Amino acid sequence: MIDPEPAGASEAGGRREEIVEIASRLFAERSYRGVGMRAIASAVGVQPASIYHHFSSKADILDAIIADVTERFIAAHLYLLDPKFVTASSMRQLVTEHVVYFWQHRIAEAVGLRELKELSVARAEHVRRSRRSYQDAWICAIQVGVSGGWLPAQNPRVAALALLSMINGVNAWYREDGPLSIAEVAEMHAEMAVTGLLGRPSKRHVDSPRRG
Amino acid sequence: MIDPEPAGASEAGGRREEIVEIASRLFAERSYRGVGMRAIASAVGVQPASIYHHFSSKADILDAIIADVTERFIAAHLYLLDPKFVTASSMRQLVTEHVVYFWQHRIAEAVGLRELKELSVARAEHVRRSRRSYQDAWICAIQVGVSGGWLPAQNPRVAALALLSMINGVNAWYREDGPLSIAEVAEMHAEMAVTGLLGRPSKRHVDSPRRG
DNA sequence: TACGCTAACGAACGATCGTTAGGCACTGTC
DNA sequence: GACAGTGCCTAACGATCGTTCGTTAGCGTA
Repeated sequence: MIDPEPAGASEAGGRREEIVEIASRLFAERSYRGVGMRAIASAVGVQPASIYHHFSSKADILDAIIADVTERFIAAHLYLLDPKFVTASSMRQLVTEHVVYFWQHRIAEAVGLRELKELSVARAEHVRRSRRSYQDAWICAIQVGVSGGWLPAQNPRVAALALLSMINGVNAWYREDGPLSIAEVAEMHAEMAVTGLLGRPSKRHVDSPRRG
Repeated sequence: MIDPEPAGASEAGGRREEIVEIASRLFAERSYRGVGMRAIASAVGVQPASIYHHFSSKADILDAIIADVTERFIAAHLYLLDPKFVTASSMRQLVTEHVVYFWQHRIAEAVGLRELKELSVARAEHVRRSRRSYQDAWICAIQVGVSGGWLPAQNPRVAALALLSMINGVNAWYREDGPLSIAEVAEMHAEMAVTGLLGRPSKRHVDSPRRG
């Protein structure tokens, strides 16, 4: 209640968004179970009971955090993998936008990744289904590329999952105070993914040192 | 070393190992904070108080789980990245063994990744330092390859971290009942990593669709 | 027989958990 | 000026948390 905002108003809408934002930061730092309602309340500057005027339960806050951060990106970008139109260029573009988007939403993404099991079963399943459709779209798109002869990937499924691991992993190590902007890192990953990871003829067993 | 027992005796060595094994499974499934001492005790078939004869605290169990699963692998394999002797072959071998080892120890690895912050500060720092040395060894090795002309990676640091994300991500999607053995997946990743991801001349911006 | 050790027990400790009940101050509407 | 709604409060609920207590049964050794 610092500023009921006649004009300017740094926080739009109010408490609910504030709680979501603060709780997501706390959950990302100390995990969902590691943060109590009292901790959230005191970080917001409010009594624990007051939170229940905005959310019906603690899990409801988690719902609001995870809600559609991931799904929104997927829904908005699946078209780039459409089997009928997918190209190396559209793949590169998707990788780039994926990396940038996931970094921009890194807090919610981290919570969504780590605390998926704490979500209500229905919503967790919904998120999982959404991710699965994204995965499948990648696999299918790579398969198209292989069939079309312009992607020499050896195993489309393994390649897709490796690619997704690679670009989802950026958030785990990237730091903004380093020498590279996230956009640069994103473009490097697009290059590594499409030209390198997927775009290499699979001359197998040339000199690979078989393990005993 | 599975069974030093003279006869019968279904459990080798004893309770301590049994508790570690059961607790790590529970922690991996429901998280460290999501599993109480009572749940561990009842899974072991013992009263909660009895666990304190084997461990001084709950965090002590976590210590025993994470202990040196990761570090043992790193310490045993760093030689493969020795700047003086590293080759594409040794890199391929390391990727393969990394994937297989991490899958075989997937439960402890999952707990170690997810619950690192729950560890005592000293031990957490030790684990982090160990991982960091592995990372740095990869970066350095790739740099050697680039200088030597046999690895055309664009940015050694980014490439190394992308590579590690890729191979660390396998555990998140691989399932044993699929069509591929973990060894096959491991070798595919070795191929993708060394031949594809790292081994591609960096013709940049050929036709990449710059984002607005 | 007496001692010490290990491994386990049932019961309880204080703290913290998510949540709820009931009330107070303010706001805009009729 | 009465009324409903909103936002927040204090206080407390029952449950569960990690942990500690005192005790005991069994075993090997002096």
